[in-house]
Amino acid sequence: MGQALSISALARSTGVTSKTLRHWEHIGLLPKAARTHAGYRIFGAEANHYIEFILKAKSVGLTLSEMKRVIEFACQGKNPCPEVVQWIDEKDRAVEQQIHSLHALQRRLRRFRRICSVSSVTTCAREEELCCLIEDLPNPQLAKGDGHEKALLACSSSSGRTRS
Amino acid sequence: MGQALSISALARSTGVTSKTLRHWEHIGLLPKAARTHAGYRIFGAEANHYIEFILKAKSVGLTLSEMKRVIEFACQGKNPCPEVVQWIDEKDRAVEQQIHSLHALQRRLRRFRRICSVSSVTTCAREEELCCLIEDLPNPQLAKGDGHEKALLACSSSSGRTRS
DNA sequence: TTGCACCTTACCCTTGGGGTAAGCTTTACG
DNA sequence: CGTAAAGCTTACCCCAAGGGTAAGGTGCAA
Repeated sequence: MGQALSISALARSTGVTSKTLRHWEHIGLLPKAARTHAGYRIFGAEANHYIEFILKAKSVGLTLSEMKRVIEFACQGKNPCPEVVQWIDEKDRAVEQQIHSLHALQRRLRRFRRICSVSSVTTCAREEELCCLIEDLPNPQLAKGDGHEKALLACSSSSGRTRS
Repeated sequence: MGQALSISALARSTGVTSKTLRHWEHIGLLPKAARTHAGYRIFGAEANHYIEFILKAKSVGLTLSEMKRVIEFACQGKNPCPEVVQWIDEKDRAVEQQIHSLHALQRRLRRFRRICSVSSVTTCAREEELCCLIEDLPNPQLAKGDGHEKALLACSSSSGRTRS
């Protein structure tokens, strides 16, 4: 079967870039590949096992250092499963949380969009929305200096416009 | 009112760290603060407007460089809203997509957890799951060398165990 | 005067690689 | 055989949004 692959051959066969393979090797996630006399990497069949593992681990959200830990555990003959299960549970909770905040973000986005999209430059300076930041249209030369003048009016909260 | 705040006073009053304020100034998101003769930053009341804007923008997922762009637009007297609305729409789609992949991730996590949590070190090497990676429990001295030997058996897909 | 809290800049660190440069090797073609 | 293209190597800087720490200056109170 596919023994003795070059890095780009392995990359092609796994869908991972050569750069990424080097990176994984570099951080110790892949074992150091053998080299030709010229220094080219040679990968054996076992590299595929690692890569399949890494891709699978990635698909459940493990970080590279977590994967490394799993591998080290395995190399020491310890069972990585309990720790992994714990991570998985944590990740599950984190994902739950993330989904919640993404929904909240979505609500904010849509509310904001509703308000912002019907606004012109001036009416945009309505109440309490992000878009509401243009107060004085600054003189163009301000853009040449620091660029920052009182162009922003954070018409946040419900303070209304300062100059109506 | 609160004029002439020191950096930590502003930090306290806004809930943003001093470090972050310096960072924002550094990247041009905040205007350059005035300085005392000793070089200490002095923030005026307008800094609050910027910070409120930034926090609001952050809450709808704008990146710092997008915020900077909005500010530059505003400083040039242009209406940032159309571009912002476009970003918002893109972000909305991205968030939708993220929620989908998080749900998918959650399904994978839970499926994996179900399988992994009932596995011992050996039975863990069942079929087609991430956890299934221990083949030979390697000799302890392997951990001292490269650390990588054939400890991993990516019993992925449905290849079954090589040594049953 | 001394101590402590506060301020400054500058540098390295995080994740997971991407991009590019400079230089060597191997292979293919005329 | 010579040369050019393609492939390989290491090494460096880059992304976001700051966190952590060092080394040193400043301001105020006991």
